[in-house]
Amino acid sequence: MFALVDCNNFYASCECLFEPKYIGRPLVVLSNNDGCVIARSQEAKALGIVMGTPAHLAQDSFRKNNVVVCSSNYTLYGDMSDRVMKTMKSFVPRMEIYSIDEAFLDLSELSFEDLDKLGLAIRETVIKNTGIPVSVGIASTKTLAKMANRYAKKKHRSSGVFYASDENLVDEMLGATAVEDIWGIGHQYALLLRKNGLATAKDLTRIPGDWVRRNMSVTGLRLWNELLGVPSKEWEFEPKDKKNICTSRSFGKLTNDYSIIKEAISNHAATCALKLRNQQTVCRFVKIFISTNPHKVNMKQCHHAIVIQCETATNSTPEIIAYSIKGLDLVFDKNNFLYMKCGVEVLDVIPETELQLNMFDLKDRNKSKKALEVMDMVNKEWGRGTIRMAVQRFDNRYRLRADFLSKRFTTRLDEIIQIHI
DNA sequence: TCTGGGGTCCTAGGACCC
DNA sequence: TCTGGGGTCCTAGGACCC
Repeated sequence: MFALVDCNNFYASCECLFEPKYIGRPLVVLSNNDGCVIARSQEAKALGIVMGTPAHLAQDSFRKNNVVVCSSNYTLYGDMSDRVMKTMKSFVPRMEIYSIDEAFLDLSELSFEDLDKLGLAIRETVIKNTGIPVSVGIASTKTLAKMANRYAKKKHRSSGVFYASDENLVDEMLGATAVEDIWGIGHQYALLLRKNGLATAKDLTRIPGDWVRRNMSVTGLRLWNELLGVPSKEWEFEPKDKKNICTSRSFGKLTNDYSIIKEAISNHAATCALKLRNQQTVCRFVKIFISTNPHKVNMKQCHHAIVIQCETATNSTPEIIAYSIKGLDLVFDKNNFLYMKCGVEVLDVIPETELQLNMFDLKDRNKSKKALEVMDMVNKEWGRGTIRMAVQRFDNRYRLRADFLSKRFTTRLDEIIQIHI
């Protein structure tokens, strides 16, 4: 048995926790750069505000409806997520964290008779410990548990728990779930299924598996099996090492200023290098890309990318920065484009231990490794960027907009919540 | 002024080898 | 008339997720 526990309107719930005056009001959280809506409170959903709405197009409607607008505060959400996960983990021997706001719990070895009650207990404890409301779906496969969770939110709002305990309940749920609401069915597959007269998850379970295999590849077939109650998605209790790591951001505004772009690229490269070191891996290739704003249809467009092979696989900040700048210099074109976004991606990531040394490599890698270890230690203790490469600068001139940022209530002493008595 | 950022997996098809 | 065939590796692109 699988339980999928999912925080309700997670980012919006986090914002309300520390500003009780927001409770009951429509609230939206915006993406990086205050670009578009990525989370909504229940009240905002009720107003019909859609995911992905560009903030600048919705400003009038926000004002008219007295909507609270927040920039995204990942420090706060990340810390709240840790707290929620810790509480959930206390109920089961094993748990798979699936995303910042949801986790699969392994119920297979529990002697708990009444899983409905377990679901309620999880919900109550999480809200008591963290203040975050969650919903619980319980079923025989991951895909069905996801669906049960969604069904709990829709049809069992007051309890917030749905346990698809027998065939009839599974059937009822499958019949009530539209194909586009199945986990793993996106826009394209939904269109295909609709075109073939399939409207609900139940319809999908009734067609032959080889049709599914032919039209939706092996991932589709796995999904089909899961709907039929045959577990086909494996547990991943330990997060796998990333195979590629990408860091990218939009600039605050369009630019063709080489020094600003170089600074941004250097910072993205440094972030990638740090992520590599955190999972004890190295990369063999570094890719940089730089692109214009595709929404500006009247401006000249480009999406330039270049992959550079490392002499020796590496996770060193200065080396990855150097490769990235080399790449940038090859594609940057000051005269023809105004750029909106750039990024660095490290490819072909392998464990540090598998590193093959290049016989022509003359660098003293042990020495630079020690220096990086010290740098990481200091940065962990004193905050990111305390020690950095000169090219990363200190003033962050490509800084993103975040005009409505809440405090980091739970991780910074100087931003802790204050109560006036 | 203003439209996110990060990932994964799978497949088709080209390049290349003998 | 007839223009090999089988295999691997790599990449681009499409699908999906939160």
